Amino acid sequence: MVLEKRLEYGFNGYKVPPTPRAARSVRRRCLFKSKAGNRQLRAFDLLATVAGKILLDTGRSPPSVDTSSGREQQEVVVTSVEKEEKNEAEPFEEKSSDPDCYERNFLFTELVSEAPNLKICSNELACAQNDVISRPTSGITTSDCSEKVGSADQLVDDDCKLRLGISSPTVDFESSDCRVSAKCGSEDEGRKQIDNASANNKNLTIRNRNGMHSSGHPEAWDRKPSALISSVDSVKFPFCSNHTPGSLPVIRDCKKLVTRDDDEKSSELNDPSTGNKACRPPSRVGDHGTRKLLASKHFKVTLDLKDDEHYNADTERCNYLNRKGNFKCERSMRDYPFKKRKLYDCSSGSNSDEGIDSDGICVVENGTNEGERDSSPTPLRGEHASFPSGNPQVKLKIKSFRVPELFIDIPETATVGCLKRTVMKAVNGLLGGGICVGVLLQGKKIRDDNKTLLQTGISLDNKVDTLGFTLEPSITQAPIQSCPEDRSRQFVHDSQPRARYPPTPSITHNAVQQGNGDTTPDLPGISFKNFKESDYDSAPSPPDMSLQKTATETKALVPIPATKPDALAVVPLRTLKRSESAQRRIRRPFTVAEVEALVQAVEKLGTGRWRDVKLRAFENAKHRTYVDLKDKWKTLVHTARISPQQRRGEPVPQELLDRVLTAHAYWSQQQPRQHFKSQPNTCLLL
DNA sequence: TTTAGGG
DNA sequence: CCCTAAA
Repeated sequence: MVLEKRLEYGFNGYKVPPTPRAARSVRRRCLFKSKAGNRQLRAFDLLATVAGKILLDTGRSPPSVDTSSGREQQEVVVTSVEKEEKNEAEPFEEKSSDPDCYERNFLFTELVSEAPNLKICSNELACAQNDVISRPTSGITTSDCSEKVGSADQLVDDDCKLRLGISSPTVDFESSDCRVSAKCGSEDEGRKQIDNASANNKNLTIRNRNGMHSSGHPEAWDRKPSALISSVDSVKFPFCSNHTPGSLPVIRDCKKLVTRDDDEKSSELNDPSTGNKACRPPSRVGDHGTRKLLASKHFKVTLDLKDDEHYNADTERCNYLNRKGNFKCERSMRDYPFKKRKLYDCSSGSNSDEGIDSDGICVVENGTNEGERDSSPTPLRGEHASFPSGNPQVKLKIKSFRVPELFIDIPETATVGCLKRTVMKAVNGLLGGGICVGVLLQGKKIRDDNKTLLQTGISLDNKVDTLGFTLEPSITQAPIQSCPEDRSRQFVHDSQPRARYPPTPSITHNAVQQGNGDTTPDLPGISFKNFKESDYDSAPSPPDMSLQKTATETKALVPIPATKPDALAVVPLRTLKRSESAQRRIRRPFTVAEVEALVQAVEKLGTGRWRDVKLRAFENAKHRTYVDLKDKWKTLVHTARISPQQRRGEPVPQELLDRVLTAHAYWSQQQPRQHFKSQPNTCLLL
């Protein structure tokens, strides 16, 4: 049985008043505040907020509310976990030997508008090697960010988006009745396993039963409990792995958590090969033979990605099997191709009713995390005006975020405790630890960790839909919270690296343009390749638009209803999907100059070679795809044919339109013969 | 991935 | 601009 689930990490769960823990946390915060500066405090708050809810939902189940009190929940969970850990031969120690296995990359999309913050942003970010800062492209149509790596200066100039990446450690643990380990094998191995990984679990089971790999461990056949986790996607976290607490980026306005919009050049961030190497280590694949899966329930926990996009070729999946159980880790480095790049609206006007499901990161200014939640449902509004220019302090509050996918295969006979641990492990792998997982079924907390999934009914198909998980602060989190510094370092350790996130001063768009490789130096050609990409890649920010736009987007980005944490927890999958729908790219009317460049390129290259046209004239205008150019040509032809009165938008010089018609006519006629005379330099016109 | 077209 | 069938 494969269950697809979505986990929504709600970070509202840090309810303060009732629980002793919360009280302690507040005290710790005050203590910390007295010791550290406000900057550090922000980090503290950020970490402290990591205590929300995580729920599974299929989209059909209505929001289930945990009926038990917060205090009860926490205590129960904590104690149960403690108990479990005592019983475990090997507690859940993370062996971050393989930091890459779970990848986390959270993104902030951000519009920073006020000068006082800029400096701080840049300074802070300069320390964060993992950061990728992109240009002020529209918050919605994030275009290629990857090329601009770690250039703080750019941020100063036109900061807009921050990308903070972090990687989490490998999960590798075992317990008495459930053993899990996650590693990534070599690329080859990973690829080899793709079939299995992508196939349904049934196949996997069958394969295992056939014992293809089990010769070495026949006894494994009798192992009952087996846990299998598969697939952990890349997630984007708003943390950077090696920044100091004080270096938390100052985020203004509302942040939208966006998926990585990787594109052609994102290798700095997410180079598959690099990643593979990073997780290549001691591969156990094959070493331990295969276990058979006995009556396993396969929980595919989808901590989703907001995109429906499927894994692409860069997906890496690894299967791991170890002695006591079956564990499979599929890791996927997800790339979001330029064309498919999609951002997710937290709750735009059109779907503001879905605000809950959105990934929201809000900025809370001049207020404590604890107190602010209820009072500021939409902290974003009016922030511009109210922001004290002299005080750069900004507090972050993460309302919620989504995490890619977790596939959990677990036997029916596994206990709830095992399920918790499995999920917890995976989640902690993503979040860096310190989180306990509770299990909710139909809104009710399952407290008995010793029951099996079968006994609790979790394994029943109809029940599993109401299965949920809560994320709760782990007691082990305490030292972390009181010691942000250490925590920060831990992040550095857990997450990885510099190898993968080299402080590449590399490509910035200010880089000198390379020779265009175009061997046919034509007329004083108009080529947009010689324009700084920023000119075109950035959001069209006409003076009259920018502010308004910012406001609009800001509004669209966040407003997460001030819902009670419990209610917030469950998010219908359907809603998620809808809100995940692609964001339409922002409209960027062609300028006359662009039109001219296009016309000239087409005159030379002809229609039907849009890629070449793109390369020739718009190489550095990332936002103009060859499809765009083709479309533009199409409209140009149309425009040229209609009467001037019917034309709209910025008027295109008639001269250009004439050339359009001429070129179009020429190349239309030329097409048939093109085969024969594909003379390179045919500037047949003119 | 590109091209070609419809929406 | 988006989406996609085809190549």
